[in-house]
Amino acid sequence: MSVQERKERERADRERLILATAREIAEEQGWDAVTTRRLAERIEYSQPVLYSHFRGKREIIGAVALEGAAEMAAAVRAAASAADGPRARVTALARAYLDYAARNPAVYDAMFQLDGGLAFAQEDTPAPLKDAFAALLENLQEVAGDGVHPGLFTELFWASLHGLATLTRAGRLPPEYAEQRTEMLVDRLAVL
Amino acid sequence: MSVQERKERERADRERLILATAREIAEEQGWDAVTTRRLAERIEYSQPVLYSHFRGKREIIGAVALEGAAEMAAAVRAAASAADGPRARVTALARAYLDYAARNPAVYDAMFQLDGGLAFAQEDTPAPLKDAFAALLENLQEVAGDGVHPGLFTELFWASLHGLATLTRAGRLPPEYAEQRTEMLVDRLAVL
DNA sequence: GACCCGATGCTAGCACCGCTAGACAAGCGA
DNA sequence: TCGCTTGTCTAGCGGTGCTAGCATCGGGTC
Repeated sequence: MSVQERKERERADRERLILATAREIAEEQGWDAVTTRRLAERIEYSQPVLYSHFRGKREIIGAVALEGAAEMAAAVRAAASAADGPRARVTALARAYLDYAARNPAVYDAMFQLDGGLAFAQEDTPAPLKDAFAALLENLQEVAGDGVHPGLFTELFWASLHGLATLTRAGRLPPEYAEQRTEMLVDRLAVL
Repeated sequence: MSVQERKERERADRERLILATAREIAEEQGWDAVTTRRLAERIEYSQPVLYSHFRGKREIIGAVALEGAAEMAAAVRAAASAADGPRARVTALARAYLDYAARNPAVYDAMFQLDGGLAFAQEDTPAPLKDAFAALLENLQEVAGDGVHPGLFTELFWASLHGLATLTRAGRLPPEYAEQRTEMLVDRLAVL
């Protein structure tokens, strides 16, 4: 039996290696550079090996996206729990979100810009995605305002953060005033 | 001289045909389906003809994006000028923006999701893009609030709209509450 | 009106992409 | 040690964006 266990362990290791390498190439040179040939060469296996782990490139992107969602949820929770008072919590949350997006652009792309074949806002949405939304909801519901549906408010706040993240990253917004925009967002959207 | 003029006219016509066809295929089947072969076949010319008009596929996307920016600017101005009072103007602007994005998803993708090789937030930003931002600024500066830089406020408002547009389109936000989110956005962000 | 020549669009092909069929070898259980 | 399963590789398919070089068409000149 231990032979089989060893094989499963090695297989899991290789799967992690594939994801880590895909992420590495994507952060270095963008997702366009993550070709199955290049990825296979970097992990020192042939192309078809990738397809014994994932259905195709899309599923690799999706797997990286799930990793990212988990990381982002953790980052948001850590930042919010280290802050005192509703205002500080919301500001910390917003900064943590934008900071994660800025520091991990390729992962953020996998989550929201590219097609990873993931379901959203549905029953079969993967747990990490639901949990990332939950991390926002936990810290935003206290500033949603009276009589406002917390989920709806969280969606709006999230959309604004997402807009700031993507437009900034694409060079559509001058980066030097990012902090002012974040503060204005918190000031206006949150009911403090 | 008239011969040369005729040729130039025919050439301009064909360029318009290329863009209209690219846009058509993109709206029908997405930008991935806009291959140079398919596009060439639809306009009944061979592939290399495309390259006598545009440097490559990226430049075609960029040209469609500029068309879209002009259309969106017009839509926003029309909606805002038909409304009475600051609040109605801002609401009309937001609805017009989101409506344009929803009705022309491929064009919106060309503008913001894909790489059209365009410069943004810089001196050499193409006029239509600057003008589209100006259309937002014109109607938003009156609700930016005292002592708030109108440009910065417009950037934030735009980012929020962009976030709503992209997340809704990607199925990340349930579409049934779109109107409530829009109203909440206007209520919270605009100083009325 | 005939001819030359340049502009213009075509055929064919490059290197690369995601993905897969089928050959082959390694390593297990008997 | 043998047979077989399991897993990996080589090779290749149809597609992509893009381009070199040829052929042809048509305007300008004599």
